[in-house]
Amino acid sequence: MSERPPSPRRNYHHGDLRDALLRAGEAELRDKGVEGFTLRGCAARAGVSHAAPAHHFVDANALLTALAAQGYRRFLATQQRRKDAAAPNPRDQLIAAGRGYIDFARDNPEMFRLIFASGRLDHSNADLSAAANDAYGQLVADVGAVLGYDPHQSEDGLLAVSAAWSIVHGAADLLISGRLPISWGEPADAARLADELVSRALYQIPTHAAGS
Amino acid sequence: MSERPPSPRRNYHHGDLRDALLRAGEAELRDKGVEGFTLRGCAARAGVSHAAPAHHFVDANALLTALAAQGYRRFLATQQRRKDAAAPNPRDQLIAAGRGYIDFARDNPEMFRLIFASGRLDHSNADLSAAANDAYGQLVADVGAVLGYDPHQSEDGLLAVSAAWSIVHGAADLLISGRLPISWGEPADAARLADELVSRALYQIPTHAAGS
DNA sequence: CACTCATCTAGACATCGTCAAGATTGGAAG
DNA sequence: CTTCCAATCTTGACGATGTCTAGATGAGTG
Repeated sequence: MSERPPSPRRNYHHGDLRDALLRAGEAELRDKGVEGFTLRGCAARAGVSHAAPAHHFVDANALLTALAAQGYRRFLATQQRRKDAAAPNPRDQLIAAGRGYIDFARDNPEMFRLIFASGRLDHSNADLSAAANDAYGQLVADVGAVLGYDPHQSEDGLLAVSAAWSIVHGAADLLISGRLPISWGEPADAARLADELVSRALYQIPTHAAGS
Repeated sequence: MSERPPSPRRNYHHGDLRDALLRAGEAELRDKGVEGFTLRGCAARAGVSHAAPAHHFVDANALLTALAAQGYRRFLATQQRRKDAAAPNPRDQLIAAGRGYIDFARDNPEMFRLIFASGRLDHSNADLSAAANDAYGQLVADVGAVLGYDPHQSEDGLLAVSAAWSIVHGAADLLISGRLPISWGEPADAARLADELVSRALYQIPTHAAGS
């Protein structure tokens, strides 16, 4: 709907190729997966020649890295939307973040795999690492709010952060590969699952007050 | 040490090419990673022409699948070794399995990524799915021993299995990508980490009686 | 001993990422 | 407005990769 049709462009110069390549790359990723992703395919989707992307991304990996940074920000936005819709207490906020984490993995499995399981990303890239640091900062803040202290101040705090992240990330990763013996397709499933998992990570009793 | 040197073979027929390709594939995976893995590279390591593997594996993905099945079995063996060395009570057995899980990820990160995060495996392959089912069966049995009942009989049981698997798997996955803010290089680290994570997944107090 | 056929080689093809050279044109400089 | 530079894009090429085909080899069977 927003993609430039394959019909030949009017202008020799595209005018907005960098953004068009990012959009094309998203579609390519969604359709072909991380392993089937092709730079030439992205160029074709954007309606330009196979060598055009080189003027905007040094590498195929650079395009993937830019896509991952953009995806990471949408990942954060998904979590934030869940937090905005949740009760403002620290506990429900952390659970909402976990729910957004799982939501994003379910709705964007290939992007999730690109971000967390691809060996092709340039992790020294400023854009990508900034998004990653943002996400980690959010996690630490959310866990710290529940604990009542800065998690980085103690071994227990770091363990709580690690446990919370690990259990939600592990569930998301195993769920998108169909390995867990539980349902998660319905919106309420993700909510209850996040509640249960985060609760366990923090040694607390789940609230089970999940809504849509 | 066990690889056939690149010096030309005596015989036109290799005699043991299938196994040699599996060994070569392991080395290729370890050296180049999942993304850098190449069928021609495996053939070269085994000292045969680039088209020779086709007679033993229909695909490059088929070789990767066979490698994953083999790796899965070694993964299970690593866990079993830890369990054999642990106290025979259900709790310590489950923790030992978690420790083996993390050990394997640390010592074989690319194989771990191939098994759990590659889109190139043929999951309908009998060998691979048998190994995967074995691993899952072990997990269910270990968790069931701790709970005192068959996890598949109740929603809580399935949640306990999912939580235990998720937290250990998530930790392993995040650790090999250097994302968790905790140390895990020393053998004792993995032991204590597994104890802490499994305990949280099961709402129990860690024993912290970890030895090497 | 002869022969069969699984095994392996050599060559070719399409596709991929990347590089080099040239065409186009937007936009700054005069 | 005109000139011209430099960014943008195209075309063509190269090496590498997975896979296919045809043919060479030889181990093991009858």
